Amino acid sequence: VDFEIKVALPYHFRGSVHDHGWIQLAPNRWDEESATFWRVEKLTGGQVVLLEINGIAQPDCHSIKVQIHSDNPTSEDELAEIQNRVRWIMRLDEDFSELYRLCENCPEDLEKMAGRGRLLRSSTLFEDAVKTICTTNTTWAQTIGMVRRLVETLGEPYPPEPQLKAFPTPERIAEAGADFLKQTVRLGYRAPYVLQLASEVALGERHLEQLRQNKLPVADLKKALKSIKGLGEYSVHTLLMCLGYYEELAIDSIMRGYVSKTYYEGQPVDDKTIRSVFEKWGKWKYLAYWFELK
DNA sequence: GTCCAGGTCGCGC
DNA sequence: GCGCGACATGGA
Repeated sequence: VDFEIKVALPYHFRGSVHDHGWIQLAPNRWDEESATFWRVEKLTGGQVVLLEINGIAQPDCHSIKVQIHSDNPTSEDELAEIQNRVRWIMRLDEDFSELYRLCENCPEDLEKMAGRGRLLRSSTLFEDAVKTICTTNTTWAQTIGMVRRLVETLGEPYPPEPQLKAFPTPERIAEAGADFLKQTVRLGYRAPYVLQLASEVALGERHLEQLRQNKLPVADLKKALKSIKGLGEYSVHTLLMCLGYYEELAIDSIMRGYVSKTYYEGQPVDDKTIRSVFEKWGKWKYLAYWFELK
């Protein structure tokens, strides 16, 4: 069962997949030759499917073609769940027209932003939270390794090609235990953080996915995320971005270096100074930074 | 060996 | 609120 989703123009498929580095983290995969985004998903009913996602440019709109690979037939419910997940992952229900309008007075900004802003995210906030923890105080190469080992060792296999796996469930990570996360997955000192989050979610003590329902004020979202051990200001702001809020900057060493070099002749900059640079972008600050960098 | 990378915690002020 | 050292891992 395949399906297509139409997206209004302007839309930039390749940008939406690549503009956030998440495409490089398992179980996401990109095939350059066919320009295909592959991803394994474990559905709530337990079924593991492989998704093959392509962007198709059309004269009056853009469409996203999703092919579902599975070892048994996909039910109506499963199809609906897959559609919802793809819409979430690709941010097809977010409206960026106000940001594009803000770019209109600067041709250079407009050209960079055209059809973009839909940064890739994961199907669950749990996955994005774990991945964010894996980006802290380390190199990007190590982040890729940590997430790959997490998926390889604990992810649910896609039966026809068992080497392909979905992102592990909180239950599976919680069962694995701290020693496994440290010694085999090599999460380092992050292991207890990931374990605690996974355990809390698995035990129903923390309702992470409810935060995706778009119901709470941002201040409450922030508070809820900050209460997770291992998530500091950078991580919370990264996850707010994942939830579609771009007002807060996720300030990390990359952003510090960029602002210092670009605006302050290489002099060290504090957080207040960094925020002042993007102040004029209002609720779009983080995306303004992200695409200015590109 | 030392330093540090897409930070955060826990402490002491 | 701010400053500080510790923290696992692996590459330079």
